[in-house]
Amino acid sequence: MNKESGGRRVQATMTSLEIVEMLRELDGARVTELAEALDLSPSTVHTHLSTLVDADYVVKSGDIYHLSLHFLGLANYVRNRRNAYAIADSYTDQLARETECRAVFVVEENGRGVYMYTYSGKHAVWKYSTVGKRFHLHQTAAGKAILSQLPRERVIDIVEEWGLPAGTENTTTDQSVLLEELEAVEERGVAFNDEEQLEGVKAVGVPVDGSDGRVVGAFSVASPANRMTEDRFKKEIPKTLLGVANEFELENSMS
Amino acid sequence: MNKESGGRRVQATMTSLEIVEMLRELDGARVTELAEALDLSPSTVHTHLSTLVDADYVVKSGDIYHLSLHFLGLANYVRNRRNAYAIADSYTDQLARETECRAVFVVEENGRGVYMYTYSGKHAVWKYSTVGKRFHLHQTAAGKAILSQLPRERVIDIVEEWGLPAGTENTTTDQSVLLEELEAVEERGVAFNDEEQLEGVKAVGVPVDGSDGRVVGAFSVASPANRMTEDRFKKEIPKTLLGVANEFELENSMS
DNA sequence: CCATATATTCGGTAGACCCGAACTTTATAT
DNA sequence: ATATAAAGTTCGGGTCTACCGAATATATGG
Repeated sequence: MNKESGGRRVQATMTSLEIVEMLRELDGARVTELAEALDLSPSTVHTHLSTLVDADYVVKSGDIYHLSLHFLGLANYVRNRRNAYAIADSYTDQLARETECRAVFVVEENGRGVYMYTYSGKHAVWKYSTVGKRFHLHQTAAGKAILSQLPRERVIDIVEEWGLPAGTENTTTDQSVLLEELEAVEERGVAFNDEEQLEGVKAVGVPVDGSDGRVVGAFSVASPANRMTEDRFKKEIPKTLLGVANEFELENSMS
Repeated sequence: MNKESGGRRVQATMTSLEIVEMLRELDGARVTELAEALDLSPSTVHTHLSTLVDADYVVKSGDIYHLSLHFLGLANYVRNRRNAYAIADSYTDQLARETECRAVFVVEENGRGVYMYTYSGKHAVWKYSTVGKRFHLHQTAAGKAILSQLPRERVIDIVEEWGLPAGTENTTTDQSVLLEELEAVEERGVAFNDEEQLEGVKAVGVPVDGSDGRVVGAFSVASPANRMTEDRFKKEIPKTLLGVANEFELENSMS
């Protein structure tokens, strides 16, 4: 009874949101383009666009329509909705600086991971490019860190909903193996990703809990495998991460 | 022919978007709450919410509905849509560190300013709280910096659309005075805000132009008036800002 | 200046949105 | 435990509207 269960939907809203997504995908578009891409009449698209422009979700320059900066405000809201999310930002940055690796803070939503903050140690090239992107929890260090803190029945629900697709040949694709791994993660307090999501990328993750004991998210630090010595991977980075997680939980508990 | 001109709108989309805005305003809500707040029947609200949940714009936990992290992805897209926006981030951060003040990067959309990045020099308290917020261009240093780079007829259009409301008794509320001021700003390359938006807050702003010569946005640095000496306000901060704007334009032109 | 393509407006109808009522579930109090 | 209430959810039906297609306006290039 999970996905798209029974009830009714508002067709017009779905159309408008499809236009929004298509505007992102096409990086701005004209009426006709959208009409063709979505198999709608231009007049229909035009009416939807006018509505979205009025509501400030879309801007029109010439005949090209683009998503507006209104989404910045909405994103800012969802990011700061929980105090824990707000303070995670600077810790992620700190992690990236200390380790000189890519550091991220991720949370779980609907059984999947979402990148909330991403910082790179050195050059800020693809600094923000993955913010908001979703990923499979079982493929990453941060994801497994989060899973380790969830009730096992919830983990099983998530596996049933999203499956255990492989990212590389190292990905854990068996449920019982995953569950055993999560026990180990819970024990250690640290999760590892040994080229399980992407070839050549290793990562370490730690969960962070709220004052109610429930997991809020996870930090992780990733690096190209060839720049990551075994000692750094298994000792040094985990230690840094656990330290930051502790600081975070302390600050978070004081509010 | 500007605001809500003639044409038709999609009523259902407007309703869905009102629900989205209301979810932000109420910081999450139940069906009945929304129905009362928007004067709709609970069944109608329920159908809209189901649609939004399916589309991943809203999440449901228990009987409470919240905006989802999907907006992070959309915001990330609009932020990185223009390369200039993407690289402005680290310069804003740098400004905040160098000046130990609050530094922001803003752009213009539909005749108003939008905060795109905001950093505080010291403690990260309300670090992100204004991202995405809109403001009147004539009341701020960054806003006037942007206006100074726009064709004067465009400025007049903007004034006609949004007026010149006062934020404090120092706000420029007369169009011809504003236009004169913009000439001075263009000459100097720097704009000042002498407690014109908020009592007790001074700021300095500089515009940044794209390689096509059109303004992309503006940086500004703000500080409590009593911590800002005349020399810092009129000399030191402007110099820092102009330097950063130059670096920015250089990097931006190489892509 | 004409030809072409696209944006926008507008009439009419098929169909969907909205309400209200019935039903289900969850919470509270006796 | 049971009753009572309140909220969430489903579903039928009527009205309104979202959609299309054609006509008109606007922009582009030959």
